[in-house]
Amino acid sequence: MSAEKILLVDDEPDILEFIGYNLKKEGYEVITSSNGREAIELAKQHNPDLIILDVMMPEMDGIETCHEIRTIDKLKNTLVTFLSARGEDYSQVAGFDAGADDYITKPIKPRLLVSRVKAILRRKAGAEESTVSDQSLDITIDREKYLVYKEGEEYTFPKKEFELLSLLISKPGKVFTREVILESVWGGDVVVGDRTIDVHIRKLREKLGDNYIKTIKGVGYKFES
Amino acid sequence: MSAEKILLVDDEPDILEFIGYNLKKEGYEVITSSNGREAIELAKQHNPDLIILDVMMPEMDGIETCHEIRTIDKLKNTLVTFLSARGEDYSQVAGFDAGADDYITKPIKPRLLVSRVKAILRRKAGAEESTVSDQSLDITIDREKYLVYKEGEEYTFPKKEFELLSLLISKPGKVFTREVILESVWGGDVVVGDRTIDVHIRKLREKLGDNYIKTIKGVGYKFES
DNA sequence: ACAATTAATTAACGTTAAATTAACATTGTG
DNA sequence: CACAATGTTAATTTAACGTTAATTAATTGT
Repeated sequence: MSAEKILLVDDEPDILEFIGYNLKKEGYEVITSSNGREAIELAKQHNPDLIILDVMMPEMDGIETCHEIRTIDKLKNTLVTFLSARGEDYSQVAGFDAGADDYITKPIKPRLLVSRVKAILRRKAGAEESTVSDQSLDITIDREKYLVYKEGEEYTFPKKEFELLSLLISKPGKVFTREVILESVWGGDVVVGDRTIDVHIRKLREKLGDNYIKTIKGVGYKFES
Repeated sequence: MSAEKILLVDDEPDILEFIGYNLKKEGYEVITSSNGREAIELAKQHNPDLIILDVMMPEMDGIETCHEIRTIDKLKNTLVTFLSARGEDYSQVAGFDAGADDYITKPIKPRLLVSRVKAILRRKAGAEESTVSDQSLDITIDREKYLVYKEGEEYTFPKKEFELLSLLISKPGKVFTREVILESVWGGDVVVGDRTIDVHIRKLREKLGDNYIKTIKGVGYKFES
C-alpha cells in the first residue's frame, strides 16, 4: 500500500509545521496549505485521502471550504476532518452539517492526533463496520448496541470499561501506554488518580478472564492474540 | 434492488447541494428542482419513490405542491415529506393535511437526515403495512394509525411518547444517545430540561412494562430484544 | 370562546450504578 | 534486594438516571 495523502490546512504556520511533522513521521504524504482557496486547488490537483481543515481561518473559513469541497465531484469520497480550538461548540455542529467526517480539537498531542487520523482512514477502508473484533480470540465488540460478545454470550459493560476494551481491542497486540489510554478514554485534560486505569483493567479481567489483557510493566497494556 | 429515486425540491441551491450530496453518498438517485411547478413535471417524468419538499418556496409553496401531487394518479403511492425551518409549527399541521408522510426540520445533521429517509422508505417497502415492529417481542407500531399494539391489544400513545418509542423500536438493540433522541423527537434547537426524556421513558415503561427499554448509563437508551 | 381534559415539562428529591480514591499487597526488573 | 510500577479490594464519591407531584401548555369538546 502506497502512502496515504493528507492535505493539511491551517493559517498558522506553527500548526502546519507541528502536525505536518508528526504525520510525516508516521509515513503519510503531507501537503500543506495556509488558506481555503489554495487548499481547494491543491485538493483538486492531488486528490488526497484526507483533508484536515482548520475551522478558523481568515477570508475563507474551514466550514466554507468544506462546503465547496463537497461540491467537487472528484473529491466526493475524500474524508474531511475539522480542527478547532476547544469550546467552540457551535462549530462542531456546523462542521457536520458541512459534510465533515470527524472533528479534532486543538491542542492535541501528537500520538493522539495520529491515532485519530489512522482511525478515520481505517473507517474509510472498512466502510461501515461498527464492530471491532479479534479474529483469533472469541471477543467481539458492537459499538452500536454497546455490547461485548464472548463465546457467543453477550455482555453489557459500563461506559469506561467498554471504551477501554474497545481501544485495546482496536489493535490487538499493540501496546497502549497509560498516557494514550487516558487521552483516548478519559479525554485529554481530565486528571485522575494513578490507580484508576488499573482498576478498570481489573474489572475487565474479572469479566473476560485473565488471559486477554497483558501488562507490559513500565510501558502499558495490550490485548493479546 | 436498484437505487431508490428521491426528488428533492428547495429554492435554496445550498440546501439542494447539501442534502443531495448526503443522499447520493448513501446510494440514492437524486433529482433536484428549485420550484414546485418544475418539481411536479419532474415527478411525473421520473416517478420517484420519495419527494422531499421545502415548505417555504416562492410562487408555489410546498404545501400547494403536495396537494397537486396528490391529485396525480400515478403519484398516489409516492411518499412526500416536508422540509421546513424549525418553529413554523403551523406548517407541520398543514403538511399532514396536505397528504405528507413525514416532516423534517432544518437544519438537520446528515446522519439524522439519512436515517429519517431510510425509515420513510422502509415504511413504503412494507406496503400497506406501515408498521414498525420488533419480531422477537410482541410490540408493534402503526405510524399511520398512530397505534401501538402489545399482545394483540391496541393502545393510543401521546405524541412524544409515540415518537420516542417509534425511534427506539426502529432499530431494536441499538443505543440511542440522549442527543440523538432530542434531535429526532424534539428537534435540535429546542431546549428542554434534563429530566424530560427520563419522564417520557418512565411513561413508556409504565405502559409497556419494565423489560423493554434498557438504560445504558452515560450512553443512552435502547429497545431490547 | 371557554372550560375541561390531556399532554408535556419542570422541579425537587431519591436512588443507584459507575467511577474514583485510598490503603495496602504484590510483582518484576535493574 | 530495593523500589517503582502495578494489582487488589473495599470504601467513598459522583454523575447519571429514576420518580413523583406540581406546573404549564396544548387539545378537545361544548
